[in-house]
Amino acid sequence: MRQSQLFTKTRREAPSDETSKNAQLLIRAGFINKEMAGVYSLLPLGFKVVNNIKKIVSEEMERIGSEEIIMSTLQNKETWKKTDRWSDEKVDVWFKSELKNGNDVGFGWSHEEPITEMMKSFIASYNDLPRYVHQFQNKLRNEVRAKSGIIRCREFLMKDMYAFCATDEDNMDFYKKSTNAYMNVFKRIGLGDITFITSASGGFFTDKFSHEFQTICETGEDIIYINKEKKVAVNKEIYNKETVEKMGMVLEDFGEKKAAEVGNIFNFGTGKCEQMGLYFSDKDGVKKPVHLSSYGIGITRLLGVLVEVFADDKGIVWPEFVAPFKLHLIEILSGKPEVKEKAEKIYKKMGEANVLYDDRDARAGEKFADADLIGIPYQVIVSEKNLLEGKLELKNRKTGEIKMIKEDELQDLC
RNA sequence: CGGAGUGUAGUAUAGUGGUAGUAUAAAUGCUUUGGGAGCAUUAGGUCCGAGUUCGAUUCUCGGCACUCCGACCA
Repeated sequence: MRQSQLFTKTRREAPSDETSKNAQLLIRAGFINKEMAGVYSLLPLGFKVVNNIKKIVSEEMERIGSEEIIMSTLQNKETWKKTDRWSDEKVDVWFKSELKNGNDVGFGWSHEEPITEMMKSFIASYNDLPRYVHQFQNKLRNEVRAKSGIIRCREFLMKDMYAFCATDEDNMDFYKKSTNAYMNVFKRIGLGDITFITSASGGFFTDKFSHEFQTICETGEDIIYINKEKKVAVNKEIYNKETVEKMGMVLEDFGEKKAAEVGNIFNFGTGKCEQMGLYFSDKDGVKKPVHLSSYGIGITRLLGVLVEVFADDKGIVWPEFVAPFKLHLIEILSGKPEVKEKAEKIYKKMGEANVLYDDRDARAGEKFADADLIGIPYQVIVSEKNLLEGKLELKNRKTGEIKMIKEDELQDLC
């Protein structure tokens, strides 16, 4: 893409009403726009990163057999009454409205109940199980206090997946597969080394157990205790001698860290389906409740966590597989047509979708500063000076390392 | 939901009970072209409402918005 065609602009200064690093940089670089407290729009660059994250997540979910759907945002009160989760006393993040005829509707803050209700139309027999479905859907939650930029919002994009199984064994088997799939996701987006599967209380969803995926991050809202050797962690809320010993470890194995919850998985057992009336007939014609487990990844939250974790004093640093573009092609204006010709040639050759081509009528300093702020992994600098040597300059955004390369060597990057 | 704070130009900030200043962004022209260029010219602002006052951007009250701390957090 030509940078001159990008409608967003970078900003020199951070907005005064944002204190978090993620929101300051994402706004300055033109990835997101703040609509109101806890509500952000995705701009072209931010949308590209989100799509890259979604692509990775999709691949991992499909690999374990999940089918993608998208459920409605408007939700039926009656569905939630079945599990006694319609009232504001039970669920304090509801946004609600009413129809013209006076009936209540809810705005989806979660989809366990609606999807279980929906699956009653499709699951009747053990032949219909297991079923795995996932979606990328905006959740609306009336948080009492939005904070930390896009880490904690009132509207945010979440990937949620649901597994419907005939037996506890199948359910647990999928739970394990999903855990691996989740770790693959975090590895692929660049957070593998600092993301830990974390034991946590079941919380509101279930009194059985749950696991969180926690990424070490100063802006995170959770305190976790990490066992680096075993690559596991325990949330502070259940961290004690007894819990740790049940896991076959001792308190001395763990160290305290701040972390952001980027994923969450939990098992409802048969409880949810019993409440909702989702039963199937087994081989002997006996009616049994379906086992349900649920799996979430905060997609837009990840955007913020990636910025928090990797940014430096010059701006954002995107990991390779989520970056909005592979290359940032920077043309240094000189008045010599050869420079522009060379830049145009590289732009076309490398693939316009892979390259953000800074063709703006701007000075070198401004282009360099913007490129560092936007954080694309590699910057390729085309200038009169470099052309005289028959070379291009390749800068690694993360390390700051600069290499003089030949044009052919660029191919390895895309 | 409890506590605290802040609202001045597109953005970031200064200041004042009596004509509101700077930087940056924007527009025009000229010069410039490797780390957010220079000169000149132009345009642009006190969150909303009420009160006190001869006069309020400034003081008081209310509203709205935003931020922070805590509680909550699926």
